[in-house]
Amino acid sequence: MDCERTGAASSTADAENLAFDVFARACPSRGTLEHVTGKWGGLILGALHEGSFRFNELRRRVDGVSEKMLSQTLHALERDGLVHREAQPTNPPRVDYRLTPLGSAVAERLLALIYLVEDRMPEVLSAQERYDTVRAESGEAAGRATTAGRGGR
Amino acid sequence: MDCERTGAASSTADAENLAFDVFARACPSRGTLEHVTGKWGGLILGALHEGSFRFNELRRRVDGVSEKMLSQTLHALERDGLVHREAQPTNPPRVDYRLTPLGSAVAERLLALIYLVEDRMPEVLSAQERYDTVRAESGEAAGRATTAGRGGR
DNA sequence: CAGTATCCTTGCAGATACTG
DNA sequence: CAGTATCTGCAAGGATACTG
Repeated sequence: MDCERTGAASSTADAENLAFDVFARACPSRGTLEHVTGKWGGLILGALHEGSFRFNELRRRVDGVSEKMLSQTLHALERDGLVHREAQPTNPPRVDYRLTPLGSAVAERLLALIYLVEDRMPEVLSAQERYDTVRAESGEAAGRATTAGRGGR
Repeated sequence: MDCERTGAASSTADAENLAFDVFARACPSRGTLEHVTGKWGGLILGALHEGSFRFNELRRRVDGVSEKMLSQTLHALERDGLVHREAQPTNPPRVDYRLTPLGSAVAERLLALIYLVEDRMPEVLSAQERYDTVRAESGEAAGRATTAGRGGR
């Protein structure tokens, strides 16, 4: 599939299919985006945005990440050219990870999104409360929040 | 203990301007962020950024989404206050979805990230090529790319 | 320290059927 | 049209053990 920037810049007119190529299923940018927005990608990019870290430092910083996932995500990010890995063949080994300029640019956009969401959390929280209240009184017999409870993955 | 920072923002010079609580495991903003960056959240936000749509219009626009996932994601986004749902009790029923101002702001940041990644895809692609080449010649005997092949989420 | 290999659980997400 | 309910597969990702 082509990944041209078809109607990316908000083409309100074209209706039928995808307007955003990233969203096309077989697009390479989709993969990179998932490394970035994935469960651990954002965390790691965020941690690395503050400096350079060694493997286990990173592990401690990113709460809850397993060795496997850290290693895996780091490799994906390195392959995408967002993270630079510098290994010193000493004993014991020392490996430092840091963002590339591209990784830094990506991290900044991602962080902008994150901060926006955080700043607006009060709004989100009250919206959730309203939603739950309405659901509770109208859907009494329907039992608990069905499939929509929380969409997280 | 809700949204404490995990340590991600605590040690470097500019630590205090970063509030990384999203990264803490039991944080509500983490959930909202996942609705947004999740597999379908971005798609739907992107589609809705162009206007108002009915359920099945959305289904056609967002390539590959099932009724279930569309419904589920829409509910999560509505609950978070990012999407507004307007149902008309007519027959047949007509329901329109559109972004709230907050949803619009979020969609814009998300799109900024997406466009950045797209713009820089050439860099990403060449980085991947380099990575794969190096891996291929040095890791010949060490076995295949193991877990790192593609991070995929 | 810096990973890799393997097993196994969890729950996301797809397909299908049904309702108002 | 606009959803909900349910059953199920499959892969992401956690735990654990092992290596250089």
